[in-house]
Amino acid sequence: MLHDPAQLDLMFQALADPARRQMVDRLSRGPASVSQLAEPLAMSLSAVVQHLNVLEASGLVRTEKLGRVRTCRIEPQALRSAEHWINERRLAWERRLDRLGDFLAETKDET
Amino acid sequence: MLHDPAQLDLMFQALADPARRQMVDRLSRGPASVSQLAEPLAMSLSAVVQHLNVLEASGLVRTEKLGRVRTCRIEPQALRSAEHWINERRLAWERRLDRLGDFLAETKDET
DNA sequence: CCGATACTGAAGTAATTACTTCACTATTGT
DNA sequence: ACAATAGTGAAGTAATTACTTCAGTATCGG
Repeated sequence: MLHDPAQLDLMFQALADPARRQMVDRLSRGPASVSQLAEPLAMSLSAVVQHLNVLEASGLVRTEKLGRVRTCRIEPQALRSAEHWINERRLAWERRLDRLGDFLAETKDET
Repeated sequence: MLHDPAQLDLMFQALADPARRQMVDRLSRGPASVSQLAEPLAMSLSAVVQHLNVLEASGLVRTEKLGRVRTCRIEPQALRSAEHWINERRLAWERRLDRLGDFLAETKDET
């Protein structure tokens, strides 16, 4: 379920918005309430809650409500799987280049 | 210019679409022409070209036209910087957890 | 030169997104 | 009890997105 393409879709979609990345950035420095997340952002609380719902639906952020404050924290596993998707593709490309380099070096030797 | 926030924005935006990720995936296995990229996708060539333009504007893909075929290839540096953004946030969170763990362990010792 | 191939570009459209405001429901502190 | 705080939910709207079709333009192969 970690590399579920639908989940990956939601995660990259979630990361596509600068406000949401700013929220993730804030959360990477520790848990925060909704208002704390909202504070540096030039938009209504309501808008922030909507962004937060996107982040939560993507699995990148987990939240928990105690009394009237909702505390948000990062889900590192989810970040890891987005990271992993990119990494796999990049490595595939780079391995390919290496093999190509080897091949060219070999055929050069043979001349 | 590699960690330019505007560029990062374009990259995550580009990766947010499943068709575009499929194109990146294909390119990770080697260069391809526009038609080759289009072949597995259930959409018009025109739509593929539009996606390709998004990918190119984001810096994730570089293309080069020879004669009538446009050859597309991945730009690993760009992939690396998206990867890096995620990685930094995840590590910040995990280091924080470690320090918290150390702190809790220490205060336990002191009781 | 001529038909097929490989795109390219413009226009239009339906769906989605990123907000807004406003009205509302808990909780908490005094 | 009451005011302030913290967040929720529903509309509404403007902009953007992901396509479509159609009408091109080069280039290539014979």
